[in-house]
Amino acid sequence: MLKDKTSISGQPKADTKQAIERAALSLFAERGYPAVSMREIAERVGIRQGGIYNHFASKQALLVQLMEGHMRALLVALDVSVPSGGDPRQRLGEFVRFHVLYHLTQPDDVFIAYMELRSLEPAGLSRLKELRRAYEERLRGILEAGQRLGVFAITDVPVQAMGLIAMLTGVTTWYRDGGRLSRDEVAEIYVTMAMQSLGVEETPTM
Amino acid sequence: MLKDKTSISGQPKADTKQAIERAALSLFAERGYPAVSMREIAERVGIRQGGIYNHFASKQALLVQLMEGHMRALLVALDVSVPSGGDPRQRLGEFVRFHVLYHLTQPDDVFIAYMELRSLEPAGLSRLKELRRAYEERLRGILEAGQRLGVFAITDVPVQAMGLIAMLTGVTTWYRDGGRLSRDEVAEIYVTMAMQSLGVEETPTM
Amino acid sequence: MLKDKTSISGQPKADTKQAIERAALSLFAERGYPAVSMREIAERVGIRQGGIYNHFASKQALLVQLMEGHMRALLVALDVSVPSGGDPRQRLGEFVRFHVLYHLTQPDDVFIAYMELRSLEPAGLSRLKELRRAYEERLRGILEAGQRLGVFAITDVPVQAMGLIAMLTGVTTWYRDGGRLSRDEVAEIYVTMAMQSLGVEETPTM
Amino acid sequence: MLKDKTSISGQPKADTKQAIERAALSLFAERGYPAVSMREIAERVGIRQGGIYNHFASKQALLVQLMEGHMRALLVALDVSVPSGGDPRQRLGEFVRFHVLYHLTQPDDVFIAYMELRSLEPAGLSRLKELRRAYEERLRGILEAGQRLGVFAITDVPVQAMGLIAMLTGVTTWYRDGGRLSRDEVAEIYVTMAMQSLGVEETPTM
DNA sequence: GATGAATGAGCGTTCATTCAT
DNA sequence: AATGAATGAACGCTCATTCAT
Repeated sequence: MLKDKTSISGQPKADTKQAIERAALSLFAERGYPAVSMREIAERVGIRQGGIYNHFASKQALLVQLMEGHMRALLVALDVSVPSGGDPRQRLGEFVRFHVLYHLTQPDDVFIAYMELRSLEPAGLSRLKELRRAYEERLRGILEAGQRLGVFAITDVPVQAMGLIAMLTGVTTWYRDGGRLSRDEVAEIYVTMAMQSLGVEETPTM
Repeated sequence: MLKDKTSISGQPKADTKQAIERAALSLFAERGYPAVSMREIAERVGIRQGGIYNHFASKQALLVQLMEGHMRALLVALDVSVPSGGDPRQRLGEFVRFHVLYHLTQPDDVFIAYMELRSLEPAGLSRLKELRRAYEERLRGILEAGQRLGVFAITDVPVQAMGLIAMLTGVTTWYRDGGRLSRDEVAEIYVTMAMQSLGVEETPTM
Repeated sequence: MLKDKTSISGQPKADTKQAIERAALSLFAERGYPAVSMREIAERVGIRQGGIYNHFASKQALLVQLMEGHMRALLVALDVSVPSGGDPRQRLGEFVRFHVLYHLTQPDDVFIAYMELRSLEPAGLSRLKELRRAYEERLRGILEAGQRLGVFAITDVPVQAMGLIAMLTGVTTWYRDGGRLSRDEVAEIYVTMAMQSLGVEETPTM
Repeated sequence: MLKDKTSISGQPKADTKQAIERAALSLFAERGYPAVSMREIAERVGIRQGGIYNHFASKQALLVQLMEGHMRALLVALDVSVPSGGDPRQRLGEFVRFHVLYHLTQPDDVFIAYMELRSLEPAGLSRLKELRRAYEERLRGILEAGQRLGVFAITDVPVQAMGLIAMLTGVTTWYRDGGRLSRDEVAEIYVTMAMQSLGVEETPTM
């Protein structure tokens, strides 16, 4: 089974649809969904305005596709990077590392998924909220497990979870590649901050 | 003869300009600057579209006024709530409390000031960036003081400052009045989280 | 009887009305009536938009006042410069000199009176057309007199009259003060051209 | 298979772009560029306002296209009607006839090209001025040739050229088809006037 | 006489979308 | 699949005008 649309003849089919998604992703992230026109997206792809409608039913459908695609990929990647079970401290470290690095790797997807919820019409909105909830649930699960085992000092799990996610996500607002710190160094700083915020003093060896 | 239009009853004359600012503030915060039309703002104020231009030269000027006004007020309020000098741990607590409560009190101003930077044209942008920098500088000053005195365990002051601000600001993304926790309780939770993230175990009595 | 509005106290009253006329005249001439806004006129005068309406009932009334005032002044000046009676060749020379010099002296009035007829609403238009006709009639009278006396070679008086006026008026499209020729020199060139176009070879001494 | 959209019947497909140009031409000529709205142009064409922008980038671009198109066509037609070389008196006659008849045939193009220079933004203005200069240059060439040969009595070639053009162009301000004189008769009157104004008494047989 | 604020209409332009080709 | 042309609605903004102060 072939992953892409390469035909047997080996002639690669112009994958306009993906090009549209890439263009829209970067433009939406940069300037926001309402500020981006279909014409701009088309121009970046190298087609005309109307051509987009051969691939997406509407601008809204394009947004939903981007957000839903991102969230599903994020959940899959999370489940790979942070398998269930094991020491909550280790799992928290993995979660923090995953979250920070994923956010630094795919900042556009992440930013859109958080910011453009308000641009969603009701149908798409409820699907997206559910996916976001599922992601946050993974962190709440880790915090609860650590609380049950007495390894985390947590005043309030839901608040702490939201606070942690906000803190971690904030990395995207200031980190720039090529600066003083590498992505991995930043991730480790955030791991330390997260651990400290939960009162963890020594992380078990991994 | 009174200079301003305040009548003897103290009832100020209908101040259209302020009403426009209030309407624009809430609409921009809710749906974003590009998604809000001058017509909508005018409608909410109860005037016609063109009337706005008696008070603001352009939609952009209105945005700049909102953002700059907010940032200047924020800096003044910060200097009142967190005077310079004193124990850095105490000042950090004051900063966190101030930041969280201010953000919960004026969530719209705060949100716009962070989110709509991308909607600013160059002239306004540079003024706003300077104001933001000045605010962040206050926190960096506290962290550096604590680091010098050895009361904070800080890997990297600028990163820690940005991480803290992002964490604190994140409170606006989930807190809703009337929920399980009061604003003050949430502020104290954030103070504790911030202290822990800096390795502070006991706060000095204030 | 005092000509201006200087009061007995000697305090000169700000003659806003005339200032408005002057500003409107130059702006209408430069860019055309529809392209000029009441705000621009007011700005040039140093008052606010609404202030104009203390002096003129409407933008249209302002235009009519300018055009009618100009045409009446033009007719008066013509009758002074080119009195009736006398040799048609001499009177033609006087007419040409008057027309060219008046057009070079008051190019804005002249231009508006010809160009902005189309901006007039019916009431003003018929009054202005009558005034224009009266002016052209003066030239036709001269041409007819010369034709009767056999001193002008004219194929068709009305055509010749319109052609002459168009030729003379055209001086405004190219003449600039400070150039190679003085106004008087240009006027004499036009006199010669006009004479030649009527087959006059020697002008009687004046 | 045919390259263009001309069907076998020869009936060309409804050419909206040309229809827009025609509508704009007549409206601009009638009321002036600033007084005409895109809505009016579209209405006359039978499309909606926005549809114009499929053919012209802006109202200004539409004006430039009209003016530039006219001037280029005028120059081509002139070079056909008045070939270089030959007796300057004959060429002058041809020029006058051409100018008058072209102006009576295409009065709208002509009027716009002279009147709406002030509505042009700088880029278009300089292109148009160059085209106008090229046209006037043709007449100056004829006058200079006649002056050199001693067949024209000219005080000043540039002034005479501008004066002649103004006189000839003025025909559009009064001539109406169906009046007492045919276009050709009017043209011959202007030829005679032009010749007389240059002191030419007998035109060589052509 | 002048102002500041308002209005209703209209401006040039752009928008997302449709559809015959 | 893509285009060119169209649409109807909306955009930010300016217009001439009015009027209470």
